[in-house]
Amino acid sequence: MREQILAAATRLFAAQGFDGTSLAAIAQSVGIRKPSLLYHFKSKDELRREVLEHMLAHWNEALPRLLAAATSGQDQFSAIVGEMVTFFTADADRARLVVREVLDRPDEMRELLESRVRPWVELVCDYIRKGQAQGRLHAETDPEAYCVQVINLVVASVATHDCIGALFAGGTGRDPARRNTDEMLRVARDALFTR
Amino acid sequence: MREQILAAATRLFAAQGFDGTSLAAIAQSVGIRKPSLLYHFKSKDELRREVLEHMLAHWNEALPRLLAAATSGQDQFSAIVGEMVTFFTADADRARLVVREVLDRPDEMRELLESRVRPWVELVCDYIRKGQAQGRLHAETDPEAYCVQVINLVVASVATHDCIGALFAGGTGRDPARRNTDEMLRVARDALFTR
DNA sequence: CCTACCGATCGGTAGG
DNA sequence: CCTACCGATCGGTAGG
Repeated sequence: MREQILAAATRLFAAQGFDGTSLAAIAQSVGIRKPSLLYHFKSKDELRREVLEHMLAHWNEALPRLLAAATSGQDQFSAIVGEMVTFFTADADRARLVVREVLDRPDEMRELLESRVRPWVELVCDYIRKGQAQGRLHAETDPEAYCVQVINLVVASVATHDCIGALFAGGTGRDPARRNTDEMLRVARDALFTR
Repeated sequence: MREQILAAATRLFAAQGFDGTSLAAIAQSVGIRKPSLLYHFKSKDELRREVLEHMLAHWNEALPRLLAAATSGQDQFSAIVGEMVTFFTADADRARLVVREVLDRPDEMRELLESRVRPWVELVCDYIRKGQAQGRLHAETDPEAYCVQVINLVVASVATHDCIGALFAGGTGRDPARRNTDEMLRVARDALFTR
């Protein structure tokens, strides 16, 4: 039951925001009453923190694959960005939650990004600097800033997924989401690799 | 007074979200009471729509510059993206509001994007296709999807401005926001132009 | 522009 | 896991 509540809260927080979601709505969507929910989670804010922690646990599961991708033989780039895309597209609520938390609680999110994302960014930056020294990667790339761009791109693409189709011409073409993902990978790649 | 209310509502909606901002808080920040605010705006939702319209009015003011940039002699690219960056960095609340509305009311935002942004995107796409025919721009670029990436990048960079510094190493270097903007322009440029 | 007030809903508690 | 209930706050109205 605790996990059903977590799942429902994740879905509703992602769709409607923390302030836009009442405890009664979460309870109803799992078939119980509000006081029963508060037996499993002491307060609404604790439920929010647990939702975040649950997502970070999945992030920690994905990290080994991410690091393996960063140190493997070749095409590390596609592997790393591919793992990021996989992580967020596997559950678009993850991207929406991150964006909402960044907007609603920037200070709290800064600390989380520093402790859970920045170490991995620095690893990728080391890889980029080595590639630059070898001439494989553009010398003018700012490694940290480049990583921020790619993260922005992946998270924003998934979070705004429902809206981006509005900027494409009539529905005769390929799946807009697929086109968008492909172009995102191309943009990130062409901005990094020399030719 | 009406404009003071609009300004306060814009700031608070951007910072705390629509559901996270009470009418009393908006009224207090301009030194009046809630019923007085409801004399100027019939309902909270009307106030929200007016805040959006106010931002779109500024967008319409910026469009001529954007279109002029798109059809000028050379370096159209830097001019267009520069105008977009100018528009959103001139008031970061614009980017935050757009992101919040996309998350909170995707259907409403789809219509807005179709009517107010897509025509301009199609113009830029025409420019890209001509450049591709001339060999100046990468043939493999998907014009519509590329525009979506650039918009995502600009809006997300400004909206998450307070948090991205957390992913940079210690404060010895240049201004993170400046580094981020420069890299964003470089990424967008290198993904478009042949060399 | 105000005071006074409305019903509804909020997060949370008591007690079983 | 429930019913019953709490004070606080919500958006909005009456009336001046």
